[in-house]
Amino acid sequence: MDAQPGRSVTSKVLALLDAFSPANPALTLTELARRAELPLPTAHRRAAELVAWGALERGEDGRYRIGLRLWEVGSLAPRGLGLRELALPIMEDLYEVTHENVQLAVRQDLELVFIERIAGRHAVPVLTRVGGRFALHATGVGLILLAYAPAEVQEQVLAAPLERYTELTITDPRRLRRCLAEVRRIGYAVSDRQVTMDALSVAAPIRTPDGVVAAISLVVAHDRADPLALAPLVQAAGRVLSRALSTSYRQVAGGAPVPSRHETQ
Amino acid sequence: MDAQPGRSVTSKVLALLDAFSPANPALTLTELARRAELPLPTAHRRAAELVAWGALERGEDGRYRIGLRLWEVGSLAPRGLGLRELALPIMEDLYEVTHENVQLAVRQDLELVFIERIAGRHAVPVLTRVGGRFALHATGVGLILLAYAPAEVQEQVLAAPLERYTELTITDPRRLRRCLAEVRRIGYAVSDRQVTMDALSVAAPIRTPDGVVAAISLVVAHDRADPLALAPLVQAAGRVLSRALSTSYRQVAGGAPVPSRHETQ
DNA sequence: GCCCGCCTTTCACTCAGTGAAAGCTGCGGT
DNA sequence: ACCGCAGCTTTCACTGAGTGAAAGGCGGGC
Repeated sequence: MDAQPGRSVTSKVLALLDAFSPANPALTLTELARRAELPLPTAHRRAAELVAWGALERGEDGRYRIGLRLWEVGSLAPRGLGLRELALPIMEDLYEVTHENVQLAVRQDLELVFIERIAGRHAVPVLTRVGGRFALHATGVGLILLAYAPAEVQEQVLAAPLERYTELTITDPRRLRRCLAEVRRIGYAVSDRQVTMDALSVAAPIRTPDGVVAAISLVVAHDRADPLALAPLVQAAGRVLSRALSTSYRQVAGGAPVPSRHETQ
Repeated sequence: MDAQPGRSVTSKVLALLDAFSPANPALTLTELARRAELPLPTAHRRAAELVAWGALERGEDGRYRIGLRLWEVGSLAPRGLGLRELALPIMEDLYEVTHENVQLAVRQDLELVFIERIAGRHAVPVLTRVGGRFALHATGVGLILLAYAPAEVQEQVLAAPLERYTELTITDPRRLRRCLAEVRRIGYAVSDRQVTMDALSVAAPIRTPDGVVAAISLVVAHDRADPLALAPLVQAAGRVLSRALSTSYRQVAGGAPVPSRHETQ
């Protein structure tokens, strides 16, 4: 055992799961082993156990995929499907009123994760995927989640290079800091063409006694957008959801997971 | 090591995940250890690793919950969110036409798992949960999935006692066998008050070249139901989805040459 | 046929994992 | 304040589950 002495079996199992991504949802054993940085026989044995349990499935082509059993267990995540179940009716109301894209996201470490999305058929196309990640500094939901995140999270984001998506993306830490202060002051966030040049989003926080745990937003075509008119709608939806969460949903009251180190991802 | 000699570390990690259920989405360490049948220190150590990775989260109350990271990975399951993404527009169409509950399910072992549900506000209440399981022999989707399941699956279900939910639930194996033959003959399934005494469901299969991989259904109040009128609608939705699935399935599952970007993400 | 890439199995070694036991920590009762 | 208890965390010496190099299939292209 000289490859990675000190590496636990559990970490290897988790590395196998980590090997899958939206871009690569199906992997051969060799790909799996390479991505998990494991010797092939090791990957083979651990993967076989995962298949036996249902965490992975193996197709007739020999490729491994994430198994339904893992999806089932994952659906028990309070911040995942649990949050979605509560939010969906409210999101649908918002959609009925506006017929625009509605998005729901939470923060995970230094990024955001989309929990649900209602994509209006006639609304501007959005490239987000449920279960997908995105940077915190560009989208409306991201600005909300960042503005109300613990100070150390903000510092870590501000310290790292801010990726540019369009010419309007805020990449200057000082400007971003002022922007976040403004978000906190007015209680909603506007991201105007900071992700794509055709879209604008307006987002509001969702609060529990523990603080801001999620964000909801509308994404609209920038040329027919009126942020000042949309903001009250989104904020109202955020408040309704905040109340629903606080009363019936203590379970989200997990400690805010603060990344001590960004080692796992 | 005398407790369970021969038990792999991986199986212990998976047992920890298995300990969670819709009824128990938050567990203390002691509960977790008991449910996973692990000594407390062992559960403690494995759980700590799972928390570090994000598979579990630990609240301020000390309880463990399924973590968002696991939900993210689970969302990559082709038969989970992948299927849902394809099915949702079609399910919405079916809802628009009928304003009744629409359900989508797949078979997992000897039970079914609900992948998605559109619950009409004015429709009859359904007690199903996305990510939840149910027996195969009672619901409309269950009868479809069972009717087209491999023979050995059918035999196992027929051999076990069939749980009774209402006085109309089919619990006689011979009657169930005839019912399944009828389902295969007509190409759709009707479950009339076999789960609750107020509801009836009509279901149709979703096929790929590999066979029936999912089922879609409408659940309506039994007293305003007309199965013969609903069946063509549900079957049409099933066929549309079958076609959508067959084309995209080849890209994900098959070895078909797709514009290949062998890039590591 | 022969090679090549990919998957599976074997085998002897060893360190990651183990659990009993001891040590915390916080809380409710008196 | 003190005790007792329940739940959590850490320690420590032992050991078998896990290991990877190597060898053995297997199939498909040339």
